[in-house]
Amino acid sequence: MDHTLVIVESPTKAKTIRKFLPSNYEVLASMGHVRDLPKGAAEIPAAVKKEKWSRIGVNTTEDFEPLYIVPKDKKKVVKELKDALKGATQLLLATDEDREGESISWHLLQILKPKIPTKRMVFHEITKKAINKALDQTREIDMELVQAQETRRILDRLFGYELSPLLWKKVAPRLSAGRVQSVSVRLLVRRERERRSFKKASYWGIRASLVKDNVTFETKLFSLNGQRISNGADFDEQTGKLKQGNKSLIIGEEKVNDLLNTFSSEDWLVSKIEKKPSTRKPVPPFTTSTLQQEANRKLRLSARETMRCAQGLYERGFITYMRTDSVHLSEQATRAARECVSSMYGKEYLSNSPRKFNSTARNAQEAHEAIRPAGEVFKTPKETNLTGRDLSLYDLIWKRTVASQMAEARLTMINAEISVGDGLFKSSGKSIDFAGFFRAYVEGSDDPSSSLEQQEIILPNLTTGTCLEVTNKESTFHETKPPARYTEAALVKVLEKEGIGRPSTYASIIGTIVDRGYANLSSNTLAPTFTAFAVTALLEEHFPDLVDTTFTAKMESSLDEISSGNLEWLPYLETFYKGKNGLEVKVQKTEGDIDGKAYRQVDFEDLPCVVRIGSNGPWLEGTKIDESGNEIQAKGNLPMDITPGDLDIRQVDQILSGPSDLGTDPKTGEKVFLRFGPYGPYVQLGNNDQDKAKPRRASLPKELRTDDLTLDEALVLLSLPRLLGVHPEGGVVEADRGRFGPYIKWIKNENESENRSLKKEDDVFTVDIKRALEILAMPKMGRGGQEVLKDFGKPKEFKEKIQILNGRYGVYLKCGKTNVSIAKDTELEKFSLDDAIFLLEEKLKDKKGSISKKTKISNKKTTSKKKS
DNA sequence: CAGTGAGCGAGCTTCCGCTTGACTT
Repeated sequence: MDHTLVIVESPTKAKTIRKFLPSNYEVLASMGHVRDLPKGAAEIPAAVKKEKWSRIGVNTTEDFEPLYIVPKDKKKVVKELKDALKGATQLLLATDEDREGESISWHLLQILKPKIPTKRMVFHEITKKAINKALDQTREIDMELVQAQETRRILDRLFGYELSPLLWKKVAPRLSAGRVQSVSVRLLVRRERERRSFKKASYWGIRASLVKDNVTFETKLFSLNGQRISNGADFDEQTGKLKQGNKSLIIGEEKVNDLLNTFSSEDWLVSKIEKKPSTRKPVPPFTTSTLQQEANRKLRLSARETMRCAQGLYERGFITYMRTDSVHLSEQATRAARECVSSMYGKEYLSNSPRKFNSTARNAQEAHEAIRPAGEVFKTPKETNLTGRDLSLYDLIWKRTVASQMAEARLTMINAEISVGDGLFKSSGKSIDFAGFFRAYVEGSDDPSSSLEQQEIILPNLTTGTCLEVTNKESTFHETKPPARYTEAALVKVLEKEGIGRPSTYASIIGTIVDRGYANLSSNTLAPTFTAFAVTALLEEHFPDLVDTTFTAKMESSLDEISSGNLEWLPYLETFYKGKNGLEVKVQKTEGDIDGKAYRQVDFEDLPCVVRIGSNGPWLEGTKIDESGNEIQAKGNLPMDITPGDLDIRQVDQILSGPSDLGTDPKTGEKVFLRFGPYGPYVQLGNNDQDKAKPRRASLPKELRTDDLTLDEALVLLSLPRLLGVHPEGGVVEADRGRFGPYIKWIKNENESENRSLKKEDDVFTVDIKRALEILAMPKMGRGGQEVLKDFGKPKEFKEKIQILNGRYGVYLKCGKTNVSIAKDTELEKFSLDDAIFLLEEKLKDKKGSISKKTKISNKKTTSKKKS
């Protein structure tokens, strides 16, 4: 009997299309991609681990051959698909018809290796008609589209896995770089630089309230003797002065008061009235990006919260797919939306003909519809029985979809000019003649019905020459504001406009840059960190093309050419990676060139200090004048909530002006100071005094920061060394912290003492004499002092004995200078001499291999040998 | 600009995009 297996991406899609297929069709989900490049060391197969390129997962010496593996969390899915295939007579691959979807189908083909007839099937609407049509029009996999995806994947891998290690070396470990994240971070950094260099400008204006026919309206001074009065837009943000060539007039406080006086004795005459009809069109239905932006603005949801909520609505059948870049509505959806309009608002609120929208974003792939209420008849928000956040989000989606099929709003814009002596005032009014789609939805506004009134600015009926009564007039003071930091919504908007990132990734991009310590999210605002400044400076200087906002757009157009057969993928990647200006060469050059310290440093032209990126957060380093009037170096941690744009001279002075006084020790009555020495920050009890003994000092452990250090913390540090008790063999035992961390000291007598480092599980402040004696009883760590788990002795063919030792990094095998780590779960009892010899020989081979590779590099231009 | 007790196998971190649950808190 015939049995067809259909594979789609998501379980929800599987469930939906199941309804439209014959009963002998089985639909399963792949859960997205089923194969990928190995993510890290744990996923690299042992067979290729020794290859130099294995870390990257792409064989850069053999035509960029990718190394694909099935990730752990996909093994189960793959097995289920394989099992289902066994009973099938036909396979249909029905993933999305975009680059990634085509690739998923191809990977499925590679893994499943079906021996039965296999076809590719695509549809854009889940209706009986569309699916039947798709069943009739199956095709083969589009290999050029798959090539384009693979090229994208490889390029992203090379970009990320070549640049990240460079940052580990030059800036800090565990940092990352990538095509999408690095540009995103750069956007934040550029905005923050603008905020730093922003110069405030201030100016004055005049506002008056006028009355006619009992209607009060506002007016503002526009010009004086024909010269326009300056407003915020006239000023240059970098200088705080008028932009070059700007002819507007800045008026100061004195002048404003003069004018107010003069105007008091003048007539306020209407000199010009202008009425202009105007219309507003509704915005298109939601894409992922616009949904995230509006939910952020109106519902205060983060991108991630929005997506989690939308996913829930999708799974329960309330809305269509939530990861899309399309603004398209299907015919039925358009009909359903129009039905809602007629029944809820009346036919006159319908647009004349069904409205169609085109995507404006770069790089749109449009495998789906816009995000809209699901079904052929839209449930009104009330009918859904949803509550809370779910209801709000559905309501938003419903309104936006319905509004998109509504009539234009018709407005009348009124401009009035009022002459007062030498001055000219302007007022503008706006009346809504027909609300149209405003009834349902206004972008950026919470409540469209109340905002209808807010949007109107009523002016009385004015005619030229009318004299107006002034009820109030006052001067107004204004200051220009620095450009605002990005909100999540604002960042997503730019990314989408530039074609950077995809609907499925917008939310996680923000997650990545926050996780890596490039930005902090506070009060809905993304503030870049000092690390972001340091990394961006490095990338801008050495890889300007890669962090250019147009890089992705250029890549996309190349990928389009690859998928249409007009460009070959291999030369494209070769140029990107191996070309004269290619990534590989530039990374190597940069590695050699840069003084790493220079990139762990952020300079500020306007501040007498540098910020250094330390292992424990950013540090401020500068100079100050000490008690004797000499200029000396000074340092300090930056408070956690300081962002580069906000750092000012006042804070710098405060951080650098030490010694900070932490308070008084209640026991001795002496003051406790925080100071900075050549080895870092430390605390000191009491003043330096020639006559007295040296004051007690203790350096700050890494975990403590100087900016929020408390007196109690300092006193605890100063309480060391702690006397633990007497040793049974004589002398006393103390616990202390030193150069190499916490340790115990057995002072046997005046000249003799023995020390041991404390173990990780011990705490220097709580360890007792019993434990100390235990540690002292252990053999001293050191040459040959490692714990021997097994000793194989010295076999004939070896010069040294072979041992299994237990060391800092776990269990390992040792023979002379050769060491090999042994896997954690190895049963040592069963571990034989042969096993040991095998591992040691493997390791030795490796060493030789790496030596010969090194020689190869130094003999420039030898052709690289094919691997055997 | 403070003052001090060693000795010594590494190996890993990271990208972007497609998808859900399975985990823990």
